[in-house]
Amino acid sequence: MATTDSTTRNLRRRNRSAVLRELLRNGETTRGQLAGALSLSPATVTNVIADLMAEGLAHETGSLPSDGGRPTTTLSIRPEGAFFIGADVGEQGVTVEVLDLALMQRSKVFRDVSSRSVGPTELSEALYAAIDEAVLAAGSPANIYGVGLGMPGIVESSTELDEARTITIYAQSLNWPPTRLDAIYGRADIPIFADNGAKTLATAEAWFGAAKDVTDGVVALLGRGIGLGIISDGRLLQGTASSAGEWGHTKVTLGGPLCNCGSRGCLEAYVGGGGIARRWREAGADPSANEELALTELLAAVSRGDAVATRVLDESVEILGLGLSNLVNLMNPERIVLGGWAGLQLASTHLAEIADATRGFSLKRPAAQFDLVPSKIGRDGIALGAALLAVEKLVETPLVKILAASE
Amino acid sequence: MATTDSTTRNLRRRNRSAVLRELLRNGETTRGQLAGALSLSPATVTNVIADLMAEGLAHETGSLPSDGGRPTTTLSIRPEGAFFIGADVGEQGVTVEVLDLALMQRSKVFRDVSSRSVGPTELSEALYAAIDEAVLAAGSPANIYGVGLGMPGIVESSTELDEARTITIYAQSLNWPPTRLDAIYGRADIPIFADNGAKTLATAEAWFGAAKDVTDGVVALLGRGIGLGIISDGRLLQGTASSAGEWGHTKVTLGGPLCNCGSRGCLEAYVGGGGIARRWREAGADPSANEELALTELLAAVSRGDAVATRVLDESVEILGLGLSNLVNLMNPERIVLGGWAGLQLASTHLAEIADATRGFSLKRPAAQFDLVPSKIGRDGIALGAALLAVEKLVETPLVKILAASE
DNA sequence: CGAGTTACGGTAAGTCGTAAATTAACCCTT
DNA sequence: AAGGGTTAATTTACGACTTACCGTAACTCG
Repeated sequence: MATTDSTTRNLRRRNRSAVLRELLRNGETTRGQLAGALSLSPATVTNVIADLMAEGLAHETGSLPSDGGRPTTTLSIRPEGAFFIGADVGEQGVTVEVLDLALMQRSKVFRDVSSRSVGPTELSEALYAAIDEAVLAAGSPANIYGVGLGMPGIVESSTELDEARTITIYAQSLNWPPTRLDAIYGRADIPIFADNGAKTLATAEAWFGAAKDVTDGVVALLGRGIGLGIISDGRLLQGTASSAGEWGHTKVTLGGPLCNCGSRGCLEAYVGGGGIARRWREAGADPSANEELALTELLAAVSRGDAVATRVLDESVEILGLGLSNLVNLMNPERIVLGGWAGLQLASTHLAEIADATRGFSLKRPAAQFDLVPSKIGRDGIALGAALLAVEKLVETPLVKILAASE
Repeated sequence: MATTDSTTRNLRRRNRSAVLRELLRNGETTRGQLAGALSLSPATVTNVIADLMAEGLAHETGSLPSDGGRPTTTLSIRPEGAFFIGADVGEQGVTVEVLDLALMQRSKVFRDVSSRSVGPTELSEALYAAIDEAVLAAGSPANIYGVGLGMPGIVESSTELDEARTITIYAQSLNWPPTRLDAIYGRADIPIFADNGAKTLATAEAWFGAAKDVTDGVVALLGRGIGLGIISDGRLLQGTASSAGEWGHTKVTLGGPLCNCGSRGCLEAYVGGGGIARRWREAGADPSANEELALTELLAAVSRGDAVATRVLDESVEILGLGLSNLVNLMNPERIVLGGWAGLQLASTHLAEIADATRGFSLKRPAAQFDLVPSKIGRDGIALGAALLAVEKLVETPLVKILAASE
């Protein structure tokens, strides 16, 4: 089946990856801590750290006070050791961020793509412009190690026999034809990565956010549409063509309203931000055309005691709970993270109700084993997670071959 | 987070595991093939094979004809190198199999547990008796390396802080209270393992059956109830308390008939073997009390053109397709395997219809990427997969510490 | 029967990780 | 202010593994 990877060569690379990943996730630490956390010997950590310092990715930042004894020197990522670009291709436009290796935001640019039916060409132009602007604002660093895109829809990654990795985007919600990633953005000097936005959000939450240290969890992205990233055994599920996690068009009922995917009874048609607004409108209300605002208005009406709004919300909570319960039974997660603008709004006012509904539909054992929390990273999560695609590449592959300088 | 495992010590163990696993899965091979398949050097393979031969797990069985040159010696598992017991705790009774290391069945015993509401104590007695009988029939081998149980319901495996692994069974369908595994079967000399039966079936299908070489797939077990094993990235999903895969009580519709889990709209209530029979009965028919026979009768009636039966079946196909489509969207499998007595019956007559229904409810891309096939292993799969739990343990941990005989 | 061919096993070299010993850096006491 | 105590980090020594290379075994073909 798979290859073994158990060669002495790969040992060093794997240890480098483990140490670097730990450094990125935990900020400042010490050699001793690393050795303990990764159950490596101090000597190995010293060696790997030396490599990383030679690569310019880490440095010693200071020392901890000691009461007798050599003080522990603290280690950190060298922020300017590498830069990454993350882009969130969203409903209203493109958000581009430049991050340094410490994963701090160096610049951020939003570019409106006004028309709802923006095509690949327009997006491509906006993306090039936004990236140029963001890079400039970040001080035009030379060592940009990759660009990551968080896209709506299915992002298929197929590795052909000739090893050329092709990424194709099937953005149904944008009415795009299948589009190759390199048609949107491609530069010879910088590798480009892409994944579905919900999955990049899940990656970000798993690195720093509400899903940190969670080995089995799901991150739901409720915006106009619905997305999902599933973390199982510490890894993001990909599936055979990396389209795993398409939760929005799973069915919560036989029949039901027509969804724009062409099917009926899709979860997204009920409890996506768009679906909630539509259902409130059909119940006789007249909310803002802006769906995010509409949800705010709905929640305000509910808190005023408005009966119609309450019914629409209760129904939403019930259906969302049903959808989540299916995930609870199937995945047995320890945590469910609710993100996206709709998810955050709902979580801020009705988190407990959603959790109760979910538990009500779930089997008892798994129902008792998860908790439901709001996203911790917020709206920059999609772009941040997209940038992490490039970071993970750097973590896995040492770019600089270290030479023994002495002798 | 996790430890790294990247020590030189573990290298040998990992290579041993890889080679042994490959041997088990592929039957007879040669050193060269192993080296190629696992991308290990010939020397490494030679060393590992020498270890395995010293452990009594492998041996040279012959040689291939060569057209000039030293003939390739063929290697095989030594069947009597180890024995394993697998048990299928099913609806009507307990099936116990004894397997040798070549994973050939050496004996098989079925023990009726007539009453439907059999408790842990009765089951335990039946299990002890059946195992004793099966071991005797297999020639009472001394080197039995483990007993695996495929159980209905949730099998929770929790590793406590003191490393004592506790397995608890929540068999709702048997109306059991939470039961600790060691209360059912426990012998000091033989380790005991357990998992949900659908998951052990999935393991068996992944090793030899319809899911061999499938890295992302789902194996559905349709019997009286419904179970599922999800294979993702080559691994069986477990979840935080190893109850992942509980598909039977995911909801296919809001409301719907009451399920014996206490909830409404569960998939199992519609298209479990029991659910289908019940729905046919409610439509006015009078099938056998034996649900397996009832399904056969239903399918016969459909082939005769019986309108009521056809409606019940069409509905079943539709709902099963809907349930499967949710898995297709979520997991993006390359293959769906249909097993269990109900699954096999349905597959034998209506496989294409089920596939069509599933594709109809799924998103277009993932719909085009899976195929639907019947289980290849058949009814012994649950017990076989259960035995594999013990086999995997042997694969992972070399029991014999090899000593350098010379010097 | 000998030459050619192929597979396997052994040997030497290089690499990596661990453990132990050593050095480095600092505090505290006298 | 000097020396002992203490802890962190590095160096050294060693063992284990993989790899590359070479020799040998075993068989076929001419």
